[in-house]
Amino acid sequence: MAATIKEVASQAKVSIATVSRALNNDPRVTKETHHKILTIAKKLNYKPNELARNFVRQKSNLIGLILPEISDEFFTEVIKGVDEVLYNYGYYTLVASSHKYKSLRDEIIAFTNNRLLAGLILLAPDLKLTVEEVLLKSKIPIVLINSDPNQQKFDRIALDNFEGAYEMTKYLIETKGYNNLAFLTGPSNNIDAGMREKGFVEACRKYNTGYSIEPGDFTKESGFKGCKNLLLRENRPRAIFAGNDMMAIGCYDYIWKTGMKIPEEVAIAGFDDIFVSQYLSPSLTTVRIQIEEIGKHAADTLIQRINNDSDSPKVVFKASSELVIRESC
Amino acid sequence: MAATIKEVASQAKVSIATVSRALNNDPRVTKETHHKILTIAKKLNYKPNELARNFVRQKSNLIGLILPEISDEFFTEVIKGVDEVLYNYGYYTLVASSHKYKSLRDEIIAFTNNRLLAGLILLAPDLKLTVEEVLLKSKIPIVLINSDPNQQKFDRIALDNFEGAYEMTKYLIETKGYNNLAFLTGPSNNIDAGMREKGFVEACRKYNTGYSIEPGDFTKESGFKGCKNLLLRENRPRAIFAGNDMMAIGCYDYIWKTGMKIPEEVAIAGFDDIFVSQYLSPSLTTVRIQIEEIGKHAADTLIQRINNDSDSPKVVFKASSELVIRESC
DNA sequence: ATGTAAAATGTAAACGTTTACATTTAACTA
DNA sequence: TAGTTAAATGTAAACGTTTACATTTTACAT
Repeated sequence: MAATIKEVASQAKVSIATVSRALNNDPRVTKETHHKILTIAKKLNYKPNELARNFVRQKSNLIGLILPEISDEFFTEVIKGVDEVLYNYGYYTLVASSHKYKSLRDEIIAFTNNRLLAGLILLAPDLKLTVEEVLLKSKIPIVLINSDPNQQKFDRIALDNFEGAYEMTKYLIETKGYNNLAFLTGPSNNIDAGMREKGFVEACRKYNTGYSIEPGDFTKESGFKGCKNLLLRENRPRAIFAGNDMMAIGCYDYIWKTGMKIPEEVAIAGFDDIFVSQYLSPSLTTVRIQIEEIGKHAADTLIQRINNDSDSPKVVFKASSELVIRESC
Repeated sequence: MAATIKEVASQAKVSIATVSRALNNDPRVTKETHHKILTIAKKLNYKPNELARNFVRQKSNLIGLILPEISDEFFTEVIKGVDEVLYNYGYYTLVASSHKYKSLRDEIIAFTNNRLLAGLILLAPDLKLTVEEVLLKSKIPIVLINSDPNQQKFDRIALDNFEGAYEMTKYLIETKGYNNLAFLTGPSNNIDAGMREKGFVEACRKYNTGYSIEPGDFTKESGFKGCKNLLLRENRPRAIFAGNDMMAIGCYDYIWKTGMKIPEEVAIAGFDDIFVSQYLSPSLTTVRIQIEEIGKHAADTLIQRINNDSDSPKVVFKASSELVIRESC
């Protein structure tokens, strides 16, 4: 079967220890020996058995990346950013969407205890206490993306949801002169959603503007329904700020159906700047976040933790947000 | 540190062999022993060391998934499908985009030789011979997505590019009555692109319709440029069939700029049915493929190969395509 | 040449499981 | 009750590396 270190050693007429050293670039082996070993290894098409390596080193070169679901554009960007950085550090990325048949809690328990992974990146917009308790017991470093802003116990990479929502709301009120605003929220336990709502509310208060809140769950359908509810009220809002672009699209769908005009009759704003947003008619005014940066930062932070296991203070990184002004407001 | 099988054994007053058997549900251990061991394992929060397991079994529970790039909507769906199936079989998905600093060939060599993976799914729309040669030497099962249709040496899961393009072209000619068509191709070595072009050409010939081919590379920008070239000709096409939706969007961009009308002056068709397509104005007529199915099939096929190592004939699965008729034609 | 220190290489244990084979225990049979 | 067989458990080797420690070789000073 596959060549092992033994065969390389025997052909090179050295011990396996020397082969091991040569392959790991230990400065103690002479140039000639090193060269001879590499030549023979190549000839035999020998590649170290990573399974054995990871095992004996008691440390794997695998990083887990748990995502709530992996269909979303957002998550794709995260995967890409994470993978790119990790790969350059010699680690592989193991992705897992939260699987139907297993709770997130169980999945985390498995991942943090089975020694398969050197670290874990967890994208958890709705981190629950039962999960947190499990994370605290973890034997491997963990970096959180997007969890509770009050969370001090873990390294955390976050979107600047509050700031983004605040700025957008300010824009709607101050620059565009809308009063009577409405906000479509995300799922009630989703922390991104909560922070966005907070930013919205705070700006409305600051600028003394009337507002209302309509529940949603980040899906297109809930955007449709929420928009309908809002526009059927007697005191209908002049502008609807959807908690994410997908719900904004749901708003478009409903508004198109009624024949109303965006932004003349209702203005719509979103959050995320997904690809489709620039191609809607009218194009959607929204908040953009550098998502790939988040993935990269998460990976970088995790590698730091893995390498210097130090209990240095937990890191918090906030990806800044940026208003993307288009035609829908 | 973490509990090992030894501690469980000593607390349960049995040998580690019995513990191992109990954990693997070997029918030879009595109910009582089994129960006792599981109880103690739970108490100690013992989880088998997967690295040791994989090592001693000489077989990992990791499947590699190599993607040309992972930002695309297409690839996301593939990942999702693959992950879902693999997880239910007890395998984890290790994703790797083709990394800047390493050639695909080297990456495959590493993955197929380092014993880290039990199998490999390779999405390679432009498989080269140098890569094929490496794959043939692989020590682990490999399933290809989307490679050369003449490829008989590997299990292969493919899109029905030819059929989809043929049907779309037929629709443009027969149903819509367009003559003078143009096709925007994908990258020259991309097999999907090649098959789509073939389907287009064959339908044009079959129905005796004039056509031209304009080069492209699947990017929005190349769609813009290709569209411009086509529309600036004296004999400009009545309909442009873009090799993928992204290039169709590029066409829209150019046409919008010129103020021409879709579909009254030029009709546009795409391929892929990415999310944005339904929201373009006018909405894009395109070809839809069940991408998630492809991922699932690839995973299923790979697991079959891993479990019954048989040299049964290579499998070819073709995901069927479906015309999505909207407003752009 | 001889001694000494440094450099290079070798030896063997260890990592935590699984599993072939050996042994003990339990369950019948006559 | 002893003998036989099947069931349950135990013993120890193996998997392919890395690495602490031991040994050999080399280089250099005397």
